[in-house]
Amino acid sequence: MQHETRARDTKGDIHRAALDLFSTRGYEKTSLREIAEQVGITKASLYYHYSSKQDLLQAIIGTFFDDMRAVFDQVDDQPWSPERERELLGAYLDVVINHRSTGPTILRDIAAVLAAFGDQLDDLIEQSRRFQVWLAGPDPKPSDRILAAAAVEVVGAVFSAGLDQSEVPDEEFRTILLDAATAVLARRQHHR
Amino acid sequence: MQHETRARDTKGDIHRAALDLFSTRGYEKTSLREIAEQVGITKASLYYHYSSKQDLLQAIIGTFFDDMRAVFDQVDDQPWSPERERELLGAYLDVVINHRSTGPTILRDIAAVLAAFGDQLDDLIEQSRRFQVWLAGPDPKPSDRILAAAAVEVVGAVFSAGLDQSEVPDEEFRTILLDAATAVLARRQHHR
DNA sequence: GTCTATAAGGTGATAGAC
DNA sequence: GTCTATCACCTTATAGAC
Repeated sequence: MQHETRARDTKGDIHRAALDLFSTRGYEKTSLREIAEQVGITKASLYYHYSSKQDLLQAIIGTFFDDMRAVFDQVDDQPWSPERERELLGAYLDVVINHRSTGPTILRDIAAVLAAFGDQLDDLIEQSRRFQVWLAGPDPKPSDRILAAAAVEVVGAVFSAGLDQSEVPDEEFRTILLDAATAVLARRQHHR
Repeated sequence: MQHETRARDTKGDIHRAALDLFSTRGYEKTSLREIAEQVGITKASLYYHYSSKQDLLQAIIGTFFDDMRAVFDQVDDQPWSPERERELLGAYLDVVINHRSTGPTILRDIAAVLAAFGDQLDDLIEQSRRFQVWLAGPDPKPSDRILAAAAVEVVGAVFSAGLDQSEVPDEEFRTILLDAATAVLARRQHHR
């Protein structure tokens, strides 16, 4: 618990400035000079906190991936149940919403993200697949698998809708998409 | 109309073999020798039909992108209506289903796809965004935009479900996902 | 018209003083 | 922790030879 209250959180400021610029201007087109300028420090000071531009990208997107992993890990802890299903789906949705600003960066600069996370990405995709299978419920038919996949996809609308926090608050986003994903999952019965 | 009926469609055979190998083994890990072997021709003959490995990738994925564009273009032709909505959504779904085998290749080898299509991809993303806005209906609220985005995302389950044609026939896929996407869009009224 | 040479300015990154 | 100064590199643009 160092720095319980600190006068200035430079590292955090850099993180936020970079996230802002990366998501609006793109990773490649954002220079470290611009980031430093926005924070009010020099480029060299920035390097004291982050060892490279890629390190900064890793700090931004890495936390997103970590949070996703944390949700996926819960799949193994408890067996499937209707309550757990909605709970985990909601937790997953929360993670995506919490990182909604990083979405555009990931989508726009896949190449850079691949360069920074190439190896870790395979694990994440595999875990995501396990989550999707779990969501299909016990003893799933192929149609259940499809609907589970569709429900997971629905969450991706956080990114693809192209609306920012000023237009739609997090709470509204959460309600709409959790209900939509639930409606998709509910269709499993129609095909039983 | 050359070659109305031909004894052997070598170029098509190469296309199919490459699609098969790319989607199972991955683009990078598939050698042109393997493709030629599967077709039953030499590597030199393969180069007669396709000038490079990237040219082959372009032939495979290019048709997918062309078909998507054809659907998106219809957005400008006619105004929105409930009937057109389901029609276009179905057409989009058909395109994705028709190219479901190429999905894994695109997802797995984004880097290669980016290298081959980098510039064209921006246009496609922009057109996809326009399609999504059109799907939100006339005078859309933000919540309508979200649900439209979610409906489009649902179609992506064709790829992410990880089921192949032998497990789920195209027709079943189409029915399940078109109904699911429609169910998502139907929720627009709930937030009016 | 096309090609090489060179200049100008911005980039990510490092060294060393304070 | 932050700064100034500086590095090597790359892109862009212009100049002038052919």
